[in-house]
Amino acid sequence: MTQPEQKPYHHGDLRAALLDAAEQELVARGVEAFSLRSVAKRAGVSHAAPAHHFGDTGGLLTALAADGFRRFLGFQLRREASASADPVSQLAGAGLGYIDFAMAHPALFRLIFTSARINREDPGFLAVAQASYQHLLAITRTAGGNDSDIPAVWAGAHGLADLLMSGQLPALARMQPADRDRALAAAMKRSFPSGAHRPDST
Amino acid sequence: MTQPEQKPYHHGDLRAALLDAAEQELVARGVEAFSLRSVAKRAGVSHAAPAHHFGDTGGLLTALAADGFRRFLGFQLRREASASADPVSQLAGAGLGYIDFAMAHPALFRLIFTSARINREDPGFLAVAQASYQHLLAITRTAGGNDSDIPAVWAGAHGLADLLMSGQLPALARMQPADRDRALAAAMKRSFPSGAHRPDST
DNA sequence: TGTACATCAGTGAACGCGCGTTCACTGATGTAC
DNA sequence: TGTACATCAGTGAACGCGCGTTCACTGATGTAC
Repeated sequence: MTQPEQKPYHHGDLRAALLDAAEQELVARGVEAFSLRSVAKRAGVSHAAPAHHFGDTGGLLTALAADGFRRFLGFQLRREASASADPVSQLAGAGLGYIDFAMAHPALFRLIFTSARINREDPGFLAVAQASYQHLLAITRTAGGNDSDIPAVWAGAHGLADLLMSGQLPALARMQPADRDRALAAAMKRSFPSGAHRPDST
Repeated sequence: MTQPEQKPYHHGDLRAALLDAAEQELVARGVEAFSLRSVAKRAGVSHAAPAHHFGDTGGLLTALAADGFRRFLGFQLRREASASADPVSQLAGAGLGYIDFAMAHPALFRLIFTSARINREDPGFLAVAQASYQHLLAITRTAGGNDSDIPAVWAGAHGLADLLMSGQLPALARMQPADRDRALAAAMKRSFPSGAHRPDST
């Protein structure tokens, strides 16, 4: 028999509950309609409670973005782990994880990359953004590339993710996941360091 | 001697004036703070006037997006016109125009591609979006590609534009325009149809 | 073990603000005769 | 050419709403002694 849920004055973990509610709110109503009051309502607390933990709307969105960014990086790492070990497959895996995340969590993807409402100088956000960039740099180097390859490699994955997510590549969107992954990987590989995708060219 | 500006009751071309004001407002305060009232204030008319021409906020933003999209396509065509006639240069020109527009008008670029506040089913918007896609398809075919090349080609330009615009490729952003164009063109050409960028491979 | 007190988390009423929408209106323009 | 009338563009007051912020408060928790 569960307790009759007579809710205690103190929440216990309101910060985490607010982040959950904030993500739901973001997904349901978009960043443009996002407000502290609507999040508080969704979390079932008084409207002044969020300010206690996050200061203002920007603070809450920034915390949500940093948290989302960690999961975004996680998508990439998981895809790499399940790919074969050669550098090109690793790079393609990271790209597919990148795209997967955008498709699975479009609202978070947009929040992270394009919202004017988050503070990209926030230490928590900055830390994961830099870790993510360093990771991209590392696997690009392993695949025979250098810093000047980054724009093309990153843009390939980012462009596909952004266009797919916003419904602008319907032919790809309609494919079965396995087929789509093959097509996406082929498209991305064009942008990989040339030493990597033409190993026989020497 | 100019007229003493005793403003007439009828504006004359309020629709165009509101679009101008809307773009200024979008640039200055972002799509998230955009409202009919703020646009009316900027245009110097009563706050109920915009509804007369555009219905609601979405209607005004959609009209602005359609107009912006036409200028966006114009950027591409102009760059193509000043490029050499070979298909690869034409495709690169279109891509550079694409990126130029994003750098010159980031707020419009975002409005067009990612705002949830515009109606992408609007006939005016749809028309220019489809014309733009058809143009991309045509120049890709001329360069020896087919429909399956579109995702890579488009994503290359789009990804570079989006990342550059949001300040995520600082090394490229710091370059002189001519150098940057060369680097961008080289990055994009990797994604072009393989018949085009390796003409000697047969 | 008990008591006193400080600190902290969350409440709820109140405020002023900008918003979209409605509505009766006013001034200008076009058209019928 | 003149007059009457319909139509259209824009006004400005009023409304209700959700917002962020403030503030005195209440209940829970931790700590000193």
